[in-house]
Amino acid sequence: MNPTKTVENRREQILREAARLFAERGFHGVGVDEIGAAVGISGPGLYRHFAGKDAMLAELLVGISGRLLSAGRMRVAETADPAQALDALIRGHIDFAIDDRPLITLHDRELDRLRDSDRKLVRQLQRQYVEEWVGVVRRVYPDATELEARAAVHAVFGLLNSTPHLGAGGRAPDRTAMAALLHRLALGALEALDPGRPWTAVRTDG
Amino acid sequence: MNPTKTVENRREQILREAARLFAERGFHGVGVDEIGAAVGISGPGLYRHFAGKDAMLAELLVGISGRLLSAGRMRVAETADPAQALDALIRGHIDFAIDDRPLITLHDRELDRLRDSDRKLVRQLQRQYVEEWVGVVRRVYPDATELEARAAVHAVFGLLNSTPHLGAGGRAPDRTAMAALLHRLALGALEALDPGRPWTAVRTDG
DNA sequence: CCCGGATGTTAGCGAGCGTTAACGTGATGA
DNA sequence: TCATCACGTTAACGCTCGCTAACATCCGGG
Repeated sequence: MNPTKTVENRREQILREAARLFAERGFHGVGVDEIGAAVGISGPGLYRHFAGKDAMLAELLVGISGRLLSAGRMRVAETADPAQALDALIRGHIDFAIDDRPLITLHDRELDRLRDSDRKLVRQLQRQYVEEWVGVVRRVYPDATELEARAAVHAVFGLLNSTPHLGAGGRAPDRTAMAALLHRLALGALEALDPGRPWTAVRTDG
Repeated sequence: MNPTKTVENRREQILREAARLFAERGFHGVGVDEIGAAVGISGPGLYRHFAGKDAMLAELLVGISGRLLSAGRMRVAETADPAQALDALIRGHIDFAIDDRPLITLHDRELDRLRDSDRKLVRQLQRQYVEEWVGVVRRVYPDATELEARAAVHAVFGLLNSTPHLGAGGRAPDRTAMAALLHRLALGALEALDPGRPWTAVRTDG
């Protein structure tokens, strides 16, 4: 009935395969012929759906950045106190990290391949997302400085985004176990921002 | 006196600039002319020092992997108990992450661009390094399973390797403060592997 | 019946890239 | 003095890649 329906499906299919390939071999390492082959059409056929290879990457990065931000904001708005908000942010980010692995990889790896305008947009979305986290973190740990909170947030992103590094073979825990573990690790890391917290490991001077 | 001296310096200079450029724009995103220009000679002049562009990347990745592993082993061997060993591993990794930022970036980003033999070698070095960590972590936290420990180690790598994401402007703490913060964050994350540890954040059901 | 749009195809262009070839040059040492 | 070697240059080759042009096929609606 809706003629655009099949088009949209095709576009989404192309984007999914392109994301996977870009994450595996890098933006410059993948040719349009490969992307086409991955969806059963051949190279130039892609240009019926996208203006070019750059446009695919741009749509992917703008999409993931926007979804991360809006999902984060929504989850925070539904919580009652900062600790719950932090919990919700972590949970939401883990969902993205596990379910959209290729996009998470691209998100902090291929940003520089974008046109100036797209890059500015993505960076703005990313910055707002970081600010969302920093605000919550500083409310939970008021003794942390702005710089510390920001660095800690980036560090936790690195922690949560580490899933792609465990080749999904039997060497990784299943989804729920992995999500729970990452959640505990992230909370544990951020607790280091609490100065009143007792030392549990040796301090070999420093 | 030593005629190879200037050659070695040239090689090292080339490798340093190549690492920086590869980290900034990706292996495929950098041309040999750019690498040459960065050291004051022009494109093909590089072939007096390296067999090709691939050889530069291979030498960079094998080098960093080997140095990470040998430094880690040495530091562990110098400690008396597992907790100190873990402390030493974290400290050593932080030194690499902060001082060799471009190499750390390349290390987990451009591995697939290597020839099979080089890639196998780098992967083997990486695996041995991970095993070093996993062994120490499991001695400090005996209740963690093998899978948990391995995932946690990769997560901590992601955490420690997050430094490149804070564009070295005034938005990041200075070196010593950053090193201390990363150290605390990593220890805090790993403490989550201790099941007897009290909950400190809300648990909004699961 | 056939027009037109959506969606493909193949052929080929033009640019950029890694690499090689051929050549220059200055320091070194017999 | 001059052969040699280290180190660099420019020109050019061949290949790949993104993209366009031109043409084919299917299909719904007047």
